[in-house]
Amino acid sequence: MNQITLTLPDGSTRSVARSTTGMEFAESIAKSLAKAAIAIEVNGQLRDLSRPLEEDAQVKILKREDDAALEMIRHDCAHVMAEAVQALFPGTQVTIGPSIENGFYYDFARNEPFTLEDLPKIEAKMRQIIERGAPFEREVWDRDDAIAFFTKKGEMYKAELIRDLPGTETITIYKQGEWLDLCRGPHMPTTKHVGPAFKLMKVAGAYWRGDSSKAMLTRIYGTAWRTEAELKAYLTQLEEAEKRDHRKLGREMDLFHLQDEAQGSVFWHDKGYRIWLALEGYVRRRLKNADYIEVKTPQLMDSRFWEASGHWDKYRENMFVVPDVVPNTEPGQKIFKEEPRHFMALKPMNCPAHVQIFKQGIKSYRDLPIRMAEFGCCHRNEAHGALHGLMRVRQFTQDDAHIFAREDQIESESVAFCTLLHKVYDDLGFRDLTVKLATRPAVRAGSDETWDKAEAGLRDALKAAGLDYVEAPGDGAFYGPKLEFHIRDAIGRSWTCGTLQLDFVLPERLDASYIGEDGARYRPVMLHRAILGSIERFIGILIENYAGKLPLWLAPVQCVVATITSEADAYALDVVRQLEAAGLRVEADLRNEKINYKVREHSLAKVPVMFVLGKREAEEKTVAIRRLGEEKQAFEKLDAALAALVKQAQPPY
RNA sequence: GCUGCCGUAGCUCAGCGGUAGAGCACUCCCUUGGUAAGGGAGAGGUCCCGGGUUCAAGUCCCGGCGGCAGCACCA
Repeated sequence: MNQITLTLPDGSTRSVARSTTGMEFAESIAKSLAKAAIAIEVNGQLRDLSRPLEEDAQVKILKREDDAALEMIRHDCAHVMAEAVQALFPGTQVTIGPSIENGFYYDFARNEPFTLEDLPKIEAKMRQIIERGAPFEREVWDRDDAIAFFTKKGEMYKAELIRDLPGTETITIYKQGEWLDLCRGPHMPTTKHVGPAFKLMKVAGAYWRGDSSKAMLTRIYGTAWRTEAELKAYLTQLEEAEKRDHRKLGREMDLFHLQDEAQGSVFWHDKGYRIWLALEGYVRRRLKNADYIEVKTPQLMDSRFWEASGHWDKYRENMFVVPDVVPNTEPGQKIFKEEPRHFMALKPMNCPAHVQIFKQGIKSYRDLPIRMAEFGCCHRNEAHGALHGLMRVRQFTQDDAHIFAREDQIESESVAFCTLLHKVYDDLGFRDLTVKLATRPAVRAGSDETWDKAEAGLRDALKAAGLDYVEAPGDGAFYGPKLEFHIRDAIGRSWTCGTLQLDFVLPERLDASYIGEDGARYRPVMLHRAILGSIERFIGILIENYAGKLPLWLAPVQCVVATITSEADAYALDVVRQLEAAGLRVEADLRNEKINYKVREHSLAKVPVMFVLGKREAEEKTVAIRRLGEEKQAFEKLDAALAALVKQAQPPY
C-alpha cells in the first residue's frame, strides 16, 4: 500500500500518500494550520515538518501557542545566535547550545571572551538571519565524514562530540542557509519562525562539558519568547526579582550586613535578629509539640572524631581546621611555637555529635525513637565564588534533628516528619511544594544492600504519606539517600529547604547501638532531617518571597507610633509602653517631621502597622491606624486597637 | 576555585591624566505640619590595598584583596 493512516488528537483519521511530509499533511488539513505549524508530533515524538511520514501514526501538528513550541523557539534561537557569532567573529568554535528555562545559551570556544558590548552587534546580526528566513534543512551524515568535516573546519569540540556519541546514534546536521550545525533537532521550518521576541542577556564562563578540569568556554545567555509581550513580561519579572533581592532589602531594612573580615558569616543587626528569634521560637514550639528533645553540642572537635565519622577524608577541604597548638605571642616569631601535629575542626554538621549524646548510657528499644533537635551552628569552607548573601554562607545554623529509630519505625517517623514539614511551610506561606528522592551517588559509604534498604524505606514512606515525587538519581548524600523538599516562592522560583535523609552508615561507623527486646544489641537507623535547612538562607528566602513585607508575627518592627505634633509626644510614649508590655515590637517616631514624611519613610521600611497620633488622639485616647499598602485609616480606641493588634501578631503556633 | 565585569561619601551613582562631585541619608536652625519627601545651613572621602609609568594617577599598566554574574562545588 502506498497510503498510510494518520490519527489526529481528536481521534479522526486521514489517509495520505506514504512519504507525505508533515508540512504537506498540515496543508492538506488547512492552509491556516500550515501557516501556524512549527513541528509535528509523531507517536509522541517531536519531528521536523519537512520529514516524510512513512508509517501509520498518531500525529499532532504543533503550533506556536503550544508549550513545546517555546523550547523550539529557544533552541532555534541558539542556532541563529551561533551563526551570527561565527559570522561576526571568525575563528570562534561552536560547542553546544541548548534551550533552558526562560531561554537558551550557546558555549563558544574563543581566545578572547565576549563582552557585553558584543551583544547588541550579535543581536542585530541575529535579526538579519531571522529576517532572511532560511529553512532549517535536516541531513543525515556518515559518522566518519562528519568527524572529518568538523575537524577540517577546525571545529574540534564538535568533532569530539560526534566521536563520543554512541555508535547507534544517527548523526544529523541542520543547515540554515550556508551555515550548519550538528544537532539532534527538531527545528522549526525556517529561522523566521524564531520571531522578534528575544534578547541576549549576559556573558559568562562555563567549563567544557561541565568539568572544572576542562577548558573554560565563553557562554552567551539569551531569553526568547513567543511574543514581544511575553518577553516584556519576563523582563519585568526580572526587575521585580531584583527589587526583592534580600541583600538590598537587608541593607535598607537594617537587618544584617556582611564584611570582608568575616566573609560568608553574617552580622545580624537588632532588627534582623528579631526575625531570627521569632522564626526560631516558632520552630522550637513545633518541635516540642512533635516530641523532639533539644540539645546543644560543641563547635570545635578533634580531628580523630571527624576521622571516625568519615568526614575527615571526604570533606576535609571544606572544613575549617584549627591547629591544637599554643600560638606565639613574641613579636616577629612564627605564629605557632611548634609545627602543629594535632588538629581540631569546626563542626560542618551536627550528626556525629548527636550520636555521642545517644551513646551516653545504654539505650533500650523502648527509648526509641529519640528525636534529637539542635539549632546547630555549622561552618563549611565554601568556595569564594559560591558565597551569595544569606543564601550561601560559611557559618550557618540548621534547624537540625536526628531521629534515632528502629528499622520498623522508619516509615511512621518519615510520615510524621512530612506532616510536620507541611504544617511549617503552610504557616510560613509556602503552599507549592515538590518532593525529590535523591538516590545513591557514585562516591558513597555503605554496601549496596544497605542502600537498597534505605532507598526502599524512603519510597515506602512517600507512598504512606501519599506524596508525589520525582527521583534524582545520584544526588543522595554519601551516607544515605534523601528526600528533598522544594518550595516555590511568590515569583515562581524554587528553593530546596527541607530534607529527610536515611542513614544506616553513621550509626555503624560511630558504633551506636540499643538493646532489643531479645536482649541483643542492634544498630539504630538515623533520620537526618531539617525543615528550614539553614536559618540564614531561609530568612533570605522569606525576605524575597514577601518582598520585605513580612507577615506581622515575623516583622522586625510590628508597629511604629508616630506623632503629628509634639503635643502628642507624651501620649505616644505611653502608647509605646503599653504595646511593648503586650509583647509587641514597637518604635516611637517623635521626630520633628511632617506626618507625610513619616508615613512615607515607615512605608518604605515595610513596617506593617502605624499608629498615628495627633492632638485629637491624645485627648480622646484613640489611635489612627494605617496599615502598609492601604491608604485608608481606621480610628479606634487605644484599648481595642491594642487588643486587636496583639491578636493579629500571634505566631501561627 | 575558574571566566568575565566592577571597586569614588552611610546608600545610589557621576567624574576617566591637571586642586574630589550630585541626590538621598546625617547634624544644626526655622517650621507643630492630619497620612508616601516643608525650608535653610553644615559636616562628611587613604577615590579597595601594594607596586609601576608620568612633571602630574580615582583616572593608564601590573599584582593582590573584595563584590557581582555565570561555571564548578553544596556532607
